[in-house]
Amino acid sequence: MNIGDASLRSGLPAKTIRYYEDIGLLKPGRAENGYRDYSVKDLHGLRFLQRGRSLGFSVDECRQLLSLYNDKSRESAEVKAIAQAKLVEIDRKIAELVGLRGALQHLVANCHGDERPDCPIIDKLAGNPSYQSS
Amino acid sequence: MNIGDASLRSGLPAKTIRYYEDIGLLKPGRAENGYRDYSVKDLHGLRFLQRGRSLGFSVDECRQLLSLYNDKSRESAEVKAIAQAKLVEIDRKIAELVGLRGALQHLVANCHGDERPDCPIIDKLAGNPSYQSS
DNA sequence: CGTGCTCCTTCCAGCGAGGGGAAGGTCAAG
DNA sequence: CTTGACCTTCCCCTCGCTGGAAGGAGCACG
Repeated sequence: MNIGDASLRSGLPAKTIRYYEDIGLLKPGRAENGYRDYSVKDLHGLRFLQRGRSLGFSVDECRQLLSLYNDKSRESAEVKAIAQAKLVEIDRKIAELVGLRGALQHLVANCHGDERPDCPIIDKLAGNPSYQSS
Repeated sequence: MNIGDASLRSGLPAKTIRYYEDIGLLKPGRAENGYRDYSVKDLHGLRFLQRGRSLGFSVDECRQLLSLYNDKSRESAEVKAIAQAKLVEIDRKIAELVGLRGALQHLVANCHGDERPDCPIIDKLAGNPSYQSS
């Protein structure tokens, strides 16, 4: 499929998709007319990249995760190590998002009137119980 | 406290903290010697920024979320609207992270031997049940 | 007191990750 | 065969930092 379709289906701007090719992240085939030609597998990679980036993973982290799937020559133990390290990080991100959600819900729940409270909600946003000197 | 302490306590590089001041995100006071002086409240803001950025929110989104707390003159309804929009986005991020975690766990679980499966795990990473023409 | 050493300041430069838009080729429809 | 939508490359711009230089401030040690 052409880059326009790939863009629609992946949620990534065409510009970004071309950029990912430039930096060697995901190289599509080319049609005879020179147009980029994205396979279904390419599309899966693009969707993954869209998600990974929007979740705060760097391009290099995404590259690593993509290669877990793509690089057949990789050692099994290495795959496991990388994946498990990412699992830890993902759990941390989930916990932080849950905390953030709770704080925002609290904010919404407590500003039903015309004045919202002056409570230190940012403490919760920051996951910060209280200030203590180190 | 000085910028070095603020950096340690917030997890943000001092460079980044100065940058946030440059763009008007978080302005600390100044000591008599010209050094930046971060209050406890400033520190909470910095911690929030560290989290928000690492979770994939843009600097402008973080600015908006910070202002929910800081800007006392803001309309209550506006606060609510912004917070609720962010709640939707946060839930989406959480769901995506949970999906990603499941896929990685599957990968780890299925490569205990020397060969891991060639299953299209990237489909799950991409949240992609199957290819269907639009 | 000076001499380090560490921390702080500003400023300027560069990089990573794209985005805008020009100049031109391709394709399908009318 | 023209028109419009799509594609190509190329270059420059922006955002969000990051590194390093050049110099001031603070604190210890002789």
